[in-house]
Amino acid sequence: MTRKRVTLRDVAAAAGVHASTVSRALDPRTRARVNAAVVQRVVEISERLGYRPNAAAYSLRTSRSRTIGVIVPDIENPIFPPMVRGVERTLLAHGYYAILGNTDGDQAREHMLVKGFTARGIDGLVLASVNREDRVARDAALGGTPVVTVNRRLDDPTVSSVVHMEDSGVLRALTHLVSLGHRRIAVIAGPQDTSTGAERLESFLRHRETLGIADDPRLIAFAGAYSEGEGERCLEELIVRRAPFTAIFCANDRLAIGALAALGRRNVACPGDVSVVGYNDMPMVDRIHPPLTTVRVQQYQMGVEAAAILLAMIDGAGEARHAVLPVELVIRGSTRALAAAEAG
Amino acid sequence: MTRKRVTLRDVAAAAGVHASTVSRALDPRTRARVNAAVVQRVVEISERLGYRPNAAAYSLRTSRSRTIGVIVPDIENPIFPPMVRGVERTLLAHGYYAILGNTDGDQAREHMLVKGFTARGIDGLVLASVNREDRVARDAALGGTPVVTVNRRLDDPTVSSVVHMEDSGVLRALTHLVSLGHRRIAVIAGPQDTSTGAERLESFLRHRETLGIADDPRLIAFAGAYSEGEGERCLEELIVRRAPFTAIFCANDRLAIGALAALGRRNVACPGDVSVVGYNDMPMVDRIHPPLTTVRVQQYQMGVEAAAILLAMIDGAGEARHAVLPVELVIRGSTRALAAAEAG
DNA sequence: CTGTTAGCGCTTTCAG
DNA sequence: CTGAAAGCGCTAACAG
Repeated sequence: MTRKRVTLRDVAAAAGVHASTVSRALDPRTRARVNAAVVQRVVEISERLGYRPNAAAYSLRTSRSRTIGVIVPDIENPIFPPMVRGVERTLLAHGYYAILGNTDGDQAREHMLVKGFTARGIDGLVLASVNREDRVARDAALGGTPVVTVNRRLDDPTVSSVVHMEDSGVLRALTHLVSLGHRRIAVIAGPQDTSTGAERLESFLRHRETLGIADDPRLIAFAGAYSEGEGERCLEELIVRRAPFTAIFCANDRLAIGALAALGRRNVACPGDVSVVGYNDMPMVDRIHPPLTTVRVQQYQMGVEAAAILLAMIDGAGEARHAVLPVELVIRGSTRALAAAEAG
Repeated sequence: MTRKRVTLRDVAAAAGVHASTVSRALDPRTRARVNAAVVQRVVEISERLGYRPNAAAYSLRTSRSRTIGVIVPDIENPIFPPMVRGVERTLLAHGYYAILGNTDGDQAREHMLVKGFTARGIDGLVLASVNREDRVARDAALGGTPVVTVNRRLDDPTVSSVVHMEDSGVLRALTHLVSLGHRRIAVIAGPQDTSTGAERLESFLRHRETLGIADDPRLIAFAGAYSEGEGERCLEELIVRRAPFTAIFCANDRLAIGALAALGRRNVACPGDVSVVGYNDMPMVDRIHPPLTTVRVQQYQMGVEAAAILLAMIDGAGEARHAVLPVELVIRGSTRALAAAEAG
């Protein structure tokens, strides 16, 4: 039952040629150098015998594994599966496979994973949601492993990345709120050691004056993590400060969901009393109550681009590359126009 | 910069011993056979040199890769990430890595993936959501690859599986509805070529009489897939048939979400006019409107168990093993008691 | 165009 | 307890 694996040698013997000829005949890159008739016979026989090249031998010999490591903080966080899917599909189309790791946002764990992956000779690394100064990512890149970060980027432009046009997203969200009459807009900012957290806040601050948004430090709360729990906590913090606001701009959807939950608990109606905007348009936020107005990013496409960049780097494109994808605003039920009387 | 990888030989040379001694000293299983002092020196030097064993060489030599393939229909379907996470974490604790593939429910794709994974010498396979007769799974298992299916199982008990107590889940859901006064309960059944679809329907039919639920074939609709779209379609089908019902039992949450959407479009209130029960308790269904009453399954734990079974099989536990996990009912806002006047 | 040779880095007999 | 030797299956020079 456990029929022995058929090797190159077996095919060679059956075809009456040498193993190296079989190797050449089966590799599209070297096939041209072999007699066409031989190629045909070899291909046929290898198929009949059910020959499957041994990846370990290939890898040992060439020190390429056709495997790339994909590291996310937590695949259970709904923003990652589409990205992973984009990576996986693109990779597969090129004969590469994805090996997956979760860090739980822990750098030590990330370090271990990268070490483990490197030991098994991965050809490259896709790192989702690194921090702005991510030693692990930097070291891997410095060590010669092709690396591309996705969703966020390092401050160091040496490492390839795929991210979104943060400024454009923030501007759209704010313009929307302002057009609805909101001026006292609170912000739940993301962790400032992440590129997204820092850039989104920076954009808010930059556009605040231009758009006529109230400049009040009491309206800015800082989340320590992109979690529902932090969203709730920040909302409480904003309320305790007693600076009135009619809308909240959240640095991501999970913070927004937390804020919504806390609002509900305090019997503050959304969008009746306060409008809420999220960021990411992660799955299901169109089905929650109220359906969330948010900035849509291209999770899947990010994965596709990341894989493409990685593949190019593996094929020797030395330079780091950076892709920046456009975003769009998705208006749903969590934002509404201020009645004239309410306008402040 | 691209410092050459340090090999066993390098460590051996530095330690003044033979490579095979280093190999023995570094392997916990054979370490006992080496002089303690030598072990210590070797370990120390290998650490100082930053020695990382070459996985390809190990794999070529032993034909074990410490890698297992995890195949899901679509990682973007929210029920899979927790399961994948459970597998990954358990595997990692044992020095194994997970390589991920998506099939989109396509058997041909599944076949390709399994072939690809097998070629790279995976030590085992976790297959999520196979059909009852899944050739690919059967063939892989027959071919000697340790296989465990998760979430669903084959009709063939030869292949290990981790599933839930379907009958218990269905009974809880129905008992809940009946206790609320519902007797005319419609069913949106899952695909019957899946174990979950078939078993949940079978349980419904079995308990229907005992519980005093109306026996009316017009109240059963069959979904062709576990998708929101099919949920919507089935709901329309049920309505068109003009057989009244006060509650709907859906074979999974996505069908329920679709049903909810279709209900909303027709201005039928849930739970006001009709109660809805889902199945799985997938992430976010507690935040939708109305929060979904559903049967909670242990996605994460399934992954953990699957990995454990697989590891045991790899270590030579010949027999197939089957784990069946308990479920619980989570009552939320989508179900409510029938007023006495409404009771049919 | 094809065969020969060597060796990737590791584990595992087999001697000693 | 340790060294020597062989070889897993493959590719990449190098001859011919």
